Amino acid sequence: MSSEHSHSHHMPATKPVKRNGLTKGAQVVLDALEQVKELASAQDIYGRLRQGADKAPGLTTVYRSLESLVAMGYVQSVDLGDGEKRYEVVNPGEHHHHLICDKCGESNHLDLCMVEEFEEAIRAKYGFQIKSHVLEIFGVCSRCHGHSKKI
Amino acid sequence: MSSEHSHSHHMPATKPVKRNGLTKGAQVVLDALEQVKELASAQDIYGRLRQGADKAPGLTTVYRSLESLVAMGYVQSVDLGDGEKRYEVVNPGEHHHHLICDKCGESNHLDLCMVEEFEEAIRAKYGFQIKSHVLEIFGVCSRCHGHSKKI
DNA sequence: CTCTATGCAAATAATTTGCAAGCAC
DNA sequence: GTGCTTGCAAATTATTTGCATAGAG
Repeated sequence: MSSEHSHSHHMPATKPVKRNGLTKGAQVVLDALEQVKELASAQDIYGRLRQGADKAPGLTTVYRSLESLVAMGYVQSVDLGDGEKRYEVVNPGEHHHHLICDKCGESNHLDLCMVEEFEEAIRAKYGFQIKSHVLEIFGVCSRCHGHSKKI
Repeated sequence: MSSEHSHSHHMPATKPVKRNGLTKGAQVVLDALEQVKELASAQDIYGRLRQGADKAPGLTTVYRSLESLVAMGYVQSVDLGDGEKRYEVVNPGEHHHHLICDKCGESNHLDLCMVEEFEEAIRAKYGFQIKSHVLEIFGVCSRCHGHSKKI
């Protein structure tokens, strides 16, 4: 599997927005994800659900729910480069990128998408029609400037 | 492991450039990677080396070599979002992003880095000091426009 | 000789899949 | 009843690690 790549987690330039029709599991997962303000992985959500309720969905269901939530545009998947994908609730059809602090780990949303800014230029120059993209930025946030704390 | 992220594969805004001092394994891996013009995964390189020579480095060595090559700035790691990281030789200290075609799988280099373009604006607006970033763009390349071929 | 590089096998860990049972309509 | 949803366990797969040996300086 070396010439294949999945796109479910990318951020389409435009996104089809469907409404509702969530399975019970997906609803529970979405609720949980809505409560977490931070990015959460499938395992995070699973663990979190395990604690809260006695009748929590299984790990498989969490994975499958996230998959469909992403497909429906309710959730955005974020790849930080470690082996674990994170998820975050978004307004259907929207997406955003993150400024992730190397020191404290906090992530803030970027309010603009540079790729969209360059989309037309790229089509003009390369004849390339953008469908989706991945963009995450790492560095040091304002609160951590000058600090020497390690996570 | 939910609040941790590795950065070895990101593209620093500035990069320290050291010279040579490669282990035998790293040299072999670098050579192999130089011959492949496409992005190649550790497993790709391993398989490729297995074929060519009788005395090819083991998989572990390939992984370790890639790791050090990336650290030295000779190689860039690219995350396409499937579980498999790809690697590519770069001029030491440089980096670039890709336009990856969903249809034919080919990847072309972008000749500009949007993140660098916005680096100062982001520092000004968010007080965020960028250290590295991930950016890959997916879509349809010019050659595949109008075609309906699936990979 | 001493330290680093290497290889193999075993361990990790996230995610996926097969399959049987449960639930919805 | 029929089909989608769920759960558990087993399988997959990339990557990492332990440890003992080979090689370089």
